[in-house]
Amino acid sequence: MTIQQIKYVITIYETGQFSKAGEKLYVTQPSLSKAVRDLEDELGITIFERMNKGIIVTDAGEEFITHAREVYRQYETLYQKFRDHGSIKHKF
Amino acid sequence: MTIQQIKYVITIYETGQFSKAGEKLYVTQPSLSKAVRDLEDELGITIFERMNKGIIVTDAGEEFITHAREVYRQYETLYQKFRDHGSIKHKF
DNA sequence: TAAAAATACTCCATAGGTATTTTAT
DNA sequence: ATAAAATACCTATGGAGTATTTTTA
Repeated sequence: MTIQQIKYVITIYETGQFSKAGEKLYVTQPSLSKAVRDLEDELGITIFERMNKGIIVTDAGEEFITHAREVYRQYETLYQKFRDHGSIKHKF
Repeated sequence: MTIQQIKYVITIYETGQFSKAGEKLYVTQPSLSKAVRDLEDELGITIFERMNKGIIVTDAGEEFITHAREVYRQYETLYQKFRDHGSIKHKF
């Protein structure tokens, strides 16, 4: 479970679609698909039910995302506080 | 800045040495050395002053670690809550 | 002079891409 | 027929290791 996977899940949740999330994140849909599946396998839960158009968040997914958003928010606060405003890119 | 790098920094802080931290983390000292240097480069701060025997934490390092511990604690809480108790290993 | 960290490589696992197929309407 | 996700495959990056050098108390 990486911060990046958490960010991916949050963005998919917010956009309601893997492909829309991909546009926001500048990541292809298959890459998101694999990243989220890997996370679901690791945790042993299903976060999203994949539908023909978009997705439905499971109950476990809702609960996960609630906590994940808080972790991500804190992570971002830490990062923003210390990030170098020079050239090096944000690596998760 | 990954959760793994955060964990590495916390363990180095707690043990006072890269090599001791390596034993705890089951990671070699050179791997820790590079991981922490990469993080310091990314953030543009020095976290540890490397000494002949062990390390000294800088002021920026102290401040970073204070916040980092909180992020890590929350991350761990999330992970413990949802982790599969089956076979798949913890990936940061 | 011994310990701890840095440096220099090598290797491999995996994150991400492209192309394509599947699925459900 | 279309739009979205899954699958298959390939590639390249970087995370981790081993071996070695550097540093300074």
